Amino acid sequence: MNEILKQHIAQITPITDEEFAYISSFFTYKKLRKHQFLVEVGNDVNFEYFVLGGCLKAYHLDNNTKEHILQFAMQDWWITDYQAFFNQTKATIFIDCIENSEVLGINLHNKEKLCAEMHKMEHFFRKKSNSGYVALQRRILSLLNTTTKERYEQLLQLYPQLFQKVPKTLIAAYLGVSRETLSRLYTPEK
Amino acid sequence: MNEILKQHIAQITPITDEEFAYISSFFTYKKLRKHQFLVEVGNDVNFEYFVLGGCLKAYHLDNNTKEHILQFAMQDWWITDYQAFFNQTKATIFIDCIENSEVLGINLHNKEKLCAEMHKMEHFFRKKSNSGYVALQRRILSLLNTTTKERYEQLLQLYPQLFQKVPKTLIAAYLGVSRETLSRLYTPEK
DNA sequence: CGCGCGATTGAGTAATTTCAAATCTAGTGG
DNA sequence: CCACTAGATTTGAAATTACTCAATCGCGCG
Repeated sequence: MNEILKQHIAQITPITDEEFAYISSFFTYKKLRKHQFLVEVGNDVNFEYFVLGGCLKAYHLDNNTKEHILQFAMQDWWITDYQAFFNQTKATIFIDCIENSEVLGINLHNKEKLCAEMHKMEHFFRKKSNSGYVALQRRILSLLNTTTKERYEQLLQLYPQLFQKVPKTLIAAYLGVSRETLSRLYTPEK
Repeated sequence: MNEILKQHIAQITPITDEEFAYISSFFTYKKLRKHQFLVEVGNDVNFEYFVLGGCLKAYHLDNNTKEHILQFAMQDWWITDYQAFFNQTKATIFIDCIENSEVLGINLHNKEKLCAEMHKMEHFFRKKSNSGYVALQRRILSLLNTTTKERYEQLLQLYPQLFQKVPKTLIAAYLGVSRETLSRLYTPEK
């Protein structure tokens, strides 16, 4: 059932079926259609989501026109407006579905309760947060010191599945260039 | 003595003097002179550091010439090559002192031991990691959707102390532009 | 068959980089 | 107190790169 989440947690810390049943009770299942929103600017952000399947994007809109992608999320990824979720403030980004998707949501109160009651879940979330931190540092460095072309190739190598699901326009919005510039990259030479 | 660290932890979770004495025993004090290295590319990264005073920078070198700054660190900040520290791999960045500095180091084994033995320390480090994650997300968005000038002003507003300690060249290397371009920004002609 | 979305191409414009040189500033020793 | 020096900042000008705007192309789907 929620075997995906169980395996995901088990990669970091072993848990029994009883423990997982309990953990599981803190999550709410949601099924979403393509283009459906999970988070919208200005709203409360009550949940952090674990992705069971599909594909989503978290992005910021410049003057309601230009889209900049903060993150994608596929199976086994976590996603929300973290700033708003942790601080219980209004969302500053949108999150919507690139494909039909299924997620498990946990609200902040339940997450804290789970962490307080089960040391191993606090451990689990610390580890996840640490990995996420490292990944974001790598992305920042790549924004600073690599060309768009290198970043494109690294992304392709790291998440080949993403390129099946996501149009190039969105890849460009993630890499930080216009779609036209990205398009010109892989037919470079004269 | 290590009152700075104690206050820092206490902002997230209350601790007794006895507890802090124990926590404290896991850390090693280091005093460093300006320009001294804490982490060097290719070396092992045995410690994560809490900054008691001074100022440091973590940066990557392009072809041994161009410097890109991943983070600064002042009092109350944590710094290391996290990718190398968590995964126990070789450093890919340098960290050195912009000023004479004092830090407290903790190695990975001790950090894990502390987290395993004291749930509240696991909680503390999870919270810190979460805040760090949010801060990095904000920085990524600002790299994607704001101009250099806006980023400069945001940084100035957020960490005015930094501008007392750090030459503009390094600010430019943090913001992701050349020092010349940064210099031209605050005399924005006509 | 035609619509619509995504991708590509072209041309002109704007912004940033690079390299070089000039200026400015703070600290040092005489 | 002054001259000197190293580091930091600024300025200029050319070259590069990316952007914008517009038009076109390609393809899957109803």
